[in-house]
Amino acid sequence: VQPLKRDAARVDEAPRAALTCTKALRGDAERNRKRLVEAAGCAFAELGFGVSVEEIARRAGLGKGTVFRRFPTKDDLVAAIVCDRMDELQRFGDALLEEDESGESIHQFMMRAVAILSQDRGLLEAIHGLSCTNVDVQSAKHMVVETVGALLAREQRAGFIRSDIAACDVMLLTAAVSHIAAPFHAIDSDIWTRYLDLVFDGLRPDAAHPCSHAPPTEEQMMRAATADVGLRRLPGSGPAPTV
Amino acid sequence: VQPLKRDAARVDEAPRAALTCTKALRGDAERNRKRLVEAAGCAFAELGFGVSVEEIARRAGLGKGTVFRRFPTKDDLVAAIVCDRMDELQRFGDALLEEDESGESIHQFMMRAVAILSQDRGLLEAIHGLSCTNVDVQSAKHMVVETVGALLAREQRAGFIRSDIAACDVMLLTAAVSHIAAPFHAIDSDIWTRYLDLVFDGLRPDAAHPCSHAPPTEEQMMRAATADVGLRRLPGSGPAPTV
DNA sequence: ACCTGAACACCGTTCAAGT
DNA sequence: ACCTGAACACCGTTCAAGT
Repeated sequence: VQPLKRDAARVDEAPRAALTCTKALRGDAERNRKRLVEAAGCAFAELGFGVSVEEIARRAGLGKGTVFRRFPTKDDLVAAIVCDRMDELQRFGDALLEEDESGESIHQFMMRAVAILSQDRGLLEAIHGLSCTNVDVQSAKHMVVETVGALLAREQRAGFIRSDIAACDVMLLTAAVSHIAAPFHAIDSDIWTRYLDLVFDGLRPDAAHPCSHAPPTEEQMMRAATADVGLRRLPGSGPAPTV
Repeated sequence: VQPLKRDAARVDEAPRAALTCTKALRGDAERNRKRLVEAAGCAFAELGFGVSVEEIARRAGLGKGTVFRRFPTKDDLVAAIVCDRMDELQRFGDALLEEDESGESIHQFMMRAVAILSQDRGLLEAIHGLSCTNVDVQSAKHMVVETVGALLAREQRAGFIRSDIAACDVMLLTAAVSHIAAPFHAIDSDIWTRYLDLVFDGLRPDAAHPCSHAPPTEEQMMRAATADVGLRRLPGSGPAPTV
């Protein structure tokens, strides 16, 4: 629905989703779309997923009908923002993969990710929430996981991280630390460092005790991400479930 | 608003909130209230905070007006459920404090807490959400923290847990692990053991690296718990914020 | 006292009427 | 093509009318 917004270098190599309409927009429409995404990004970060579409439209100087013309559903709008931030993270990870050889790169990655997530309510809500059903978010997330996997493998070979950790563990723990830190955003915005430190101590080989459970498979991750749809029912999609 | 429902032994020792109306209800009203709380507990656990009040009322066999007569706001209803579960946890902690001397009691406590939280969507949402503004929830949470503090001190003295950990750290990390596990509820309901294992490895003295940040103070915890009110606006409380 | 359902405000979504 | 605001369904909350 929204046009691709990735760095030119990778566009043809991995066209995000076949469904995505890539048709160029008319001049004014394109400008409106930019304003909209900008306004939505700020509004979600400030106020969380709960901001009304009308408020976003007002900030962007548009009628709310226009919002729904560009993004058929509020969740699609959220997804567009989430994809942007996710791409940003992935580029950061790629850069670490090329530049940093210090054995600190997973730590660096987690720090960056938590710093972003814990200050952006909407993003965090969205990542644990149902907008993950969105195809674009899924694939953006998948690419991040791959990058993390590469960073991880390198550090495990060097003995900096315990060997029974998978890339998805890193993702899940990163989100978890962000969740701890988020409510402290305006109170003590650095507090995430404490919990990242603690969690990270558990990722080093020094004190590793064997885990009693394997990491989730890729399919389980997928199912978990799309699992909890169904409570926030789409109005107009039939009568309320009688349960 | 809702009558106290604690074990008789503690009622006078710590009356939960001065505001709470303790007047006895008429027979039928009391029975309806029980049904209501029962139905709400199940509905929240199954479907999360998003279930409509009307659905809850239907399950309880009541009109929705009655729900609001007993609990002036939906959040108050949530709070009542949360308090119940919180009390349950606290009693478990107290029991550990008396019986268990194995040096495993913090682990046991976290296991129980995560097992409960990760299977109860509503509870987890509520704990990280704004219903924590509720006075009763605050004080119930406070009592749990105290119990955890006692367990923790004992294990730190014995050298089972690193000494730079505070009771609120345990609480926050417990919620974080639950957050990881929650979406896997129907897929692999035991997966929380893995993340608790990993987090717990970071809590042992063996591999402890000093933390770069102190734990939050009690006042910060309080402010964080009540911080993010304001986005889910109460309808009827004036026009939308123009921001 | 307590119960109820109709009535109200709010918000996501649709759509007919405009450019 | 694109934009808009009125219209619709849904849900939390209130309240007048009933027992």
